[in-house]
Amino acid sequence: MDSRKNTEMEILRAAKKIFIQHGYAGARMQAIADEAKINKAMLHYYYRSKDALFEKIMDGAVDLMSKQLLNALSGDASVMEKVEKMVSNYTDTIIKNPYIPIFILNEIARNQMNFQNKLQQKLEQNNVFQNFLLQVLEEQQKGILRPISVPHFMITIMSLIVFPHIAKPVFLKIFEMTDTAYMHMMEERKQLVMDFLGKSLVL
Amino acid sequence: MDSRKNTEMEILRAAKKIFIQHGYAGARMQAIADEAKINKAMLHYYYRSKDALFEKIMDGAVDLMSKQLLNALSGDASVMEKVEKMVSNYTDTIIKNPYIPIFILNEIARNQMNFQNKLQQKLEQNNVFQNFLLQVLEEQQKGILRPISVPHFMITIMSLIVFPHIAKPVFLKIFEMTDTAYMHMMEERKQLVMDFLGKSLVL
DNA sequence: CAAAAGTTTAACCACCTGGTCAAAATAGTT
DNA sequence: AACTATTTTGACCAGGTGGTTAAACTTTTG
Repeated sequence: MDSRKNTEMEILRAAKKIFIQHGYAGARMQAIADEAKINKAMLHYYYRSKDALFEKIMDGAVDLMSKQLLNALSGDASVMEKVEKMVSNYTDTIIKNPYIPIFILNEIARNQMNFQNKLQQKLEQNNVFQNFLLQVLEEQQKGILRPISVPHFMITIMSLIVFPHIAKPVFLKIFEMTDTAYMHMMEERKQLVMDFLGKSLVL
Repeated sequence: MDSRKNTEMEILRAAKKIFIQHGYAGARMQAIADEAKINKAMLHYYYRSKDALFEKIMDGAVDLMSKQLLNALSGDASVMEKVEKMVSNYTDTIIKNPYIPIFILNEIARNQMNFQNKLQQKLEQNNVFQNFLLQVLEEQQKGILRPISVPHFMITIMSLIVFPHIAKPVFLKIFEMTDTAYMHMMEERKQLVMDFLGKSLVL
């Protein structure tokens, strides 16, 4: 029983690694099996198909990211306090799980409808996200936040959080940085992004 | 002679479409041939291999983007004037060529070293980019710009420009927008981003 | 301990893939 | 019109791919 769990987890770890490197279409079941040090037929025994395996990992990513989002945005804090929590949570989560942005973007390209449905589903499980959007509007009406359309508001925040991770190899090269220095900069960025947003979004 | 050019271009158009939809590994030469309404062997006659075809398109993307960048950043204008030009140029270019961010990100995942080398090569063809980075430092020392590290400075700007295009399907769903409305918002964003950057980066 | 249940294996499969190649077709030149 | 050059075609290829299957092996159960 314990051994089964270990085998399942090992397959997931290996699959995640290979899918990250090669994308869904480029990932080979044999390569995943090799990485997990198992026989390829076992992939099908445990996860039935390549697609099922990928979906499992994808579900994990969407789950984790939406949880972080909803966790940050729920409760009675002010909008900017929630945004700060969101910046911090997302940055930490991505640093610990660097595969996630890449996965999500590949999935967007590969199977847009599927991803959209997954995401929508997660956001609709409760009213947290909708309430947050309404709260943004409310604080704009109260003169706390600048009257920027809500999509612009959210897109700006997400841009600043996520893109630096996605484009990491580009920036590593352009600025001739080490991986360590870049990750250090991502930590700094938590504060920097809040500073930026404070100046840009708050009246 | 004219006919040869047309066939080449038609193959490129078709290949771009299929590579966008499916990525490098998922794209099928037969599908490209079908899209171009030609015999599959012709792909090899004109472009020799799948890889060569992909590289051709990739080179075009890197070329176009680096040209836009260098064009915006060259000359005697102030940093923020150059940034404004960059925001505008990049936004227009991506709107006209929406495949580019997706391509570049796929290439980063697929073949990071190759991409980095291509980019480095383009940026090193002249001193424009380096001069711009020095100019940022200079204006910071003069008290015109806030003293933010140059990588943070550039990452912030690129994040605001590029990410909204990459994550378009996500935002389309979250905010239940039409494609047209989103593209309209991207136009608005030129001015909005400059507004944000003005508030945050300028003293 | 034997039987049942669960896991792993290696061989196999139909189909797909990027690419090859010689012949046919078309275009260009004299 | 004949010849040459270029383009297009369709058949073919070796190797790869995700998946299947029955047998062997291991673990669990009573």
